[in-house]
Amino acid sequence: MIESRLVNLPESLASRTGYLLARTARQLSERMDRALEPFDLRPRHYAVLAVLASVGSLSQQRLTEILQIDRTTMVAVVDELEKIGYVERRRDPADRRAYRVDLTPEGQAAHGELRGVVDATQASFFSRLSKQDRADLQRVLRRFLCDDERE
Amino acid sequence: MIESRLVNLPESLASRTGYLLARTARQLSERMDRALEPFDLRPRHYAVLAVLASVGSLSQQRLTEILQIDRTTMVAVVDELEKIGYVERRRDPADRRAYRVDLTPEGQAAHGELRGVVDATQASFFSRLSKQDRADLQRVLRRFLCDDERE
DNA sequence: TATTGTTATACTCTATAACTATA
DNA sequence: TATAGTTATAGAGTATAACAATA
Repeated sequence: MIESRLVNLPESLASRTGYLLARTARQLSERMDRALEPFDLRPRHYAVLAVLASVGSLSQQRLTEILQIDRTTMVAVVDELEKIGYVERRRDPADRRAYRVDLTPEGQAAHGELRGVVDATQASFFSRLSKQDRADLQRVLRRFLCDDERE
Repeated sequence: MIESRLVNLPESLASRTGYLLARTARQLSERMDRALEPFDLRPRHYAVLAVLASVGSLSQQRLTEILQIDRTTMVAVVDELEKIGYVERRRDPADRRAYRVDLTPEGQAAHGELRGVVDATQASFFSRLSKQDRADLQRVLRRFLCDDERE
């Protein structure tokens, strides 16, 4: 499926917040994929860089918990980031089963550039909304995901 | 990956509306999958039933346009709905290349029951939000997807 | 020539199971 | 026994290409 010009969504779907959410998320995902394609990365690679940049070195296990990515998938993501020199694995001296995954200087620089791309893509994607609507969306989603320990 | 108790999302991700959107959509998708599992259906099957119930008989081509599902995927979805007797294909006399896909009486009954399941699942999923927040989310997403003809 | 529906196929994503090394 | 990381593998999901029937 290519793209997404909005065809007259029937009321039975337009009135379902869940359907709107799924559909919006899918459009955004396609946009982000395209925006990161020139860098041969996917959004999940950027997410790992962003977490490491803000939290510091972490085990793969901690990364899977924070990002909700399966550990077998995380192996591949870290492999790919390591191969292009953006992260490095070092054995944790305190627990030699685990790695400490950390950004390299190249990874820090890449994160800075990619952050610009990701932010610009997101801004462009949501630009059709008013400032107030964007703020509402951010507030509601954040409250939904963060003010809560349920399930 | 199993589930999703929210682990202290770093600010660098919590402040990105796009990331929050993607993550929320993924949680909802898992919930909907589980809710429809007892019926051996996926959300896309429900979406087809809902569109047919509200719009009436449509060609597969029109269904793909409305739901943004690839036409090769739509073949399988309609196959499965036809096999369990919820829809039927009839050649369109006005264009014999196309089918008219329509709900059977069994499909109409199933749609009614499934609508209850889907609505209850969605209500439960969003129940942690205030009424106002739910209304804001619905309003913003709908405006985003529907008040617009861009891309 | 273009379009609807179909099949075959390939590619990605993700999850499961089993392994290793450490704890 | 349990956990961190890994590998192999299998199952979905989705996309591409090619085809038949029809326009």
